[in-house]
Amino acid sequence: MGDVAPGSEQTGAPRGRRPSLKDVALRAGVSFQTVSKVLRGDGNVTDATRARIEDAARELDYVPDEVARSLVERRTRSLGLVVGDLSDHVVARFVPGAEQEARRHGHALAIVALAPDSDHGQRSVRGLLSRRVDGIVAAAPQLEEDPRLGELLADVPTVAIHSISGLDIPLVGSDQVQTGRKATGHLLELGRRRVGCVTGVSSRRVTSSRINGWMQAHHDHGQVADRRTLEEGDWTPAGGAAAAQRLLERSPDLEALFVHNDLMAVGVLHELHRLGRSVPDDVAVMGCDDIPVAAWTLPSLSTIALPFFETGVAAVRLLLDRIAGMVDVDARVLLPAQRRCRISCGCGPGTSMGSG
Amino acid sequence: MGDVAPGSEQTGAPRGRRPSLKDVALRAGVSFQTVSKVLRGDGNVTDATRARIEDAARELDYVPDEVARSLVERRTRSLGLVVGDLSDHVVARFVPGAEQEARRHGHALAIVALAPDSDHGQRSVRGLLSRRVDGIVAAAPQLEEDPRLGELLADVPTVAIHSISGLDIPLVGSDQVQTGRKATGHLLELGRRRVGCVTGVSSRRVTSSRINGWMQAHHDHGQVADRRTLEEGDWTPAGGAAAAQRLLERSPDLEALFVHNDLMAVGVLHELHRLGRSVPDDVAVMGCDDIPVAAWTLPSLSTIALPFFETGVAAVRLLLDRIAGMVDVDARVLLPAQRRCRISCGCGPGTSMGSG
DNA sequence: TCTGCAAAGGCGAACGTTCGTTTCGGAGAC
DNA sequence: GTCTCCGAAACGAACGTTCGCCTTTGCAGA
Repeated sequence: MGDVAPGSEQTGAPRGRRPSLKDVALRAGVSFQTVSKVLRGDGNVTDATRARIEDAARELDYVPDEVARSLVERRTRSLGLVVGDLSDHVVARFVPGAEQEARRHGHALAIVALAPDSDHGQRSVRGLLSRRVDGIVAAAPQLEEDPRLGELLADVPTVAIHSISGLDIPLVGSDQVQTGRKATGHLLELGRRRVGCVTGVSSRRVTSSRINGWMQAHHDHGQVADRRTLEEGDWTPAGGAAAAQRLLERSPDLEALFVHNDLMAVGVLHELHRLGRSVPDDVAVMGCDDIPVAAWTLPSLSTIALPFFETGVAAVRLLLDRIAGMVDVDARVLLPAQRRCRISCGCGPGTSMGSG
Repeated sequence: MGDVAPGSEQTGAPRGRRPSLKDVALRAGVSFQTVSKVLRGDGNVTDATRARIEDAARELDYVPDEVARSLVERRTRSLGLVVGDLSDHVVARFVPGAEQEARRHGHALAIVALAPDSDHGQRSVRGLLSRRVDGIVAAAPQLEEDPRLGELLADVPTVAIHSISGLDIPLVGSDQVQTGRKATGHLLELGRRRVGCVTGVSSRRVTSSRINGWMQAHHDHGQVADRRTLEEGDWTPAGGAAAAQRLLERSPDLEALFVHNDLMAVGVLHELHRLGRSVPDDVAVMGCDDIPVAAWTLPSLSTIALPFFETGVAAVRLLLDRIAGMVDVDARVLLPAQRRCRISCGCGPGTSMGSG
């Protein structure tokens, strides 16, 4: 235990600091700019020099400093992901796709949630901006409403999975009207007469879109939807159960329910069991999302599977295209949702019947 | 639409570039270093100068460049989160706590998954290192095994929620032996004689720990666990159902099951229903995790609730302390798990009976 | 022997900060 | 009236890169 600087054999292995281009250069006997060239595969150098530089870099375990590089290149190769609530399972299932695609393109993904601060999450977004992210993916329902957040995103490339107040940006997602229409239409085709609906929270656009789909499906079958068979939930099983209870109390003759997400649908199944209504014989149920347990509820839940992962991938891809100036603010990417029939809709033997 | 540079009234509003200290300085009539001082609240300046600088900064909408700051301060105020699989619900529920705590301390959180590349995710970690994150939180079971990944983390402050091959680092988590013991013990206390176990994947430490807890609980009750009533699952409902089927075929007299996570437990409930065994009368079931649907399965699932969110918070807090040099590599943070009784364990009227 | 040219690599500047030191100017002490 | 001291602000250097231009060297051809 003397006071020998650890790890400094030969030239250039620095103490307590990561090796820089200069350290590599010193060891290879060239200027640091030449090292830079070579390491980026760019330079006109002799094979001998190249070899010496590459050896030196390897020996020192040189890793380029992205921070310094970002400063001069004026891009960070990092993207921001602004979410409303990371605990929300829709958001949580969207993240892996976004991360994978960002990584595939050599970009880092900085995730930040909008804190319900005094400033309504402006700090969160400002943090991303000061870090000079190259672009932002927004998945925060708050942004549908709060114009101050929209303003912050005005001068950084942004894409979102929902519209943003006062901002024209590229959007990615699924056609939620079709989602509602597909689910409801399936129930009506099976001959269910009165199809009620447990909705998501009413302020969200996805909710009104799915309600529209529910109404359109009725129209498609020459019926008119009865808005009294509509009951608002809060996306949770408890909210779903409560909504189902209110709904069946008011309209005991309901033969089917379209529930705006699977989590609520689980609560709905629970409540129907409690009320002694058999699923699907008395009441058929269709959910939305296709959560991992959907195939294993009692009875197993028929649902519309939404392409969360693919949406994440598409969002990042669109953002990178947007940054490259290859797409315009009015770009729209719509990903298909798929009906997955199990038991709860009562359409058959419990096999997936596909369809689009 | 002439060729007037947009947004350049008065001095200093730059075109296509964000305003820098120099721009603010120009407008306020001081040197840019003085602006730096003032904006960090640090300087000895007259009120008049301060006011001019603050006005200029506000008018230009100046946002400090974290990249440049990082370069000179040699810290990025950003943390890396290395995960194995973001789709894993354990990981997904851990992220929000980590994000919240990082944000609370003004740090960005860069999330990266370990791709099953040719290089087994070394690229992912290297990317984080080249971005000079101040520290890394690891939540990737792969790291338990792969020594090459451990090496990469050797010279950056790291904490993890599991041990890492060949690396002494601070750890955060819950006592998984106690988890298994608590769940199994509860079933044994209720008089269930033979308590089987559907385990997680056997290579994971959490699995062996919970099996140990299962055995210890038997020992606590003067019994000896029968390893033939142990069956491996894969953390999914399908795997849980299959394991339960195998288990009951081999040992039809099982009166209870301890299942290593709730997701598998959902599959187990499904399978028990299919086999015509009533829960909890014929077979009692305890899960682990407390997923959102646990309270709404049929019957509702008794489980050991793990503090995922708090683990995320604690991990980041510990990492920041570690970076500050305030804790040592042998630091351990153990967070309590809580038993939540519902119907499936058969212990009572279905109210939460707490306990720790 | 000289000219010219290409290849190899050096060099200075810039990116936007922070930090430590220097300069300036005015007020107070002698 | 000169010297000292102190507060206010300017200044220079550094962080680790990239980029474009310049210099040096070596060699072919006249």
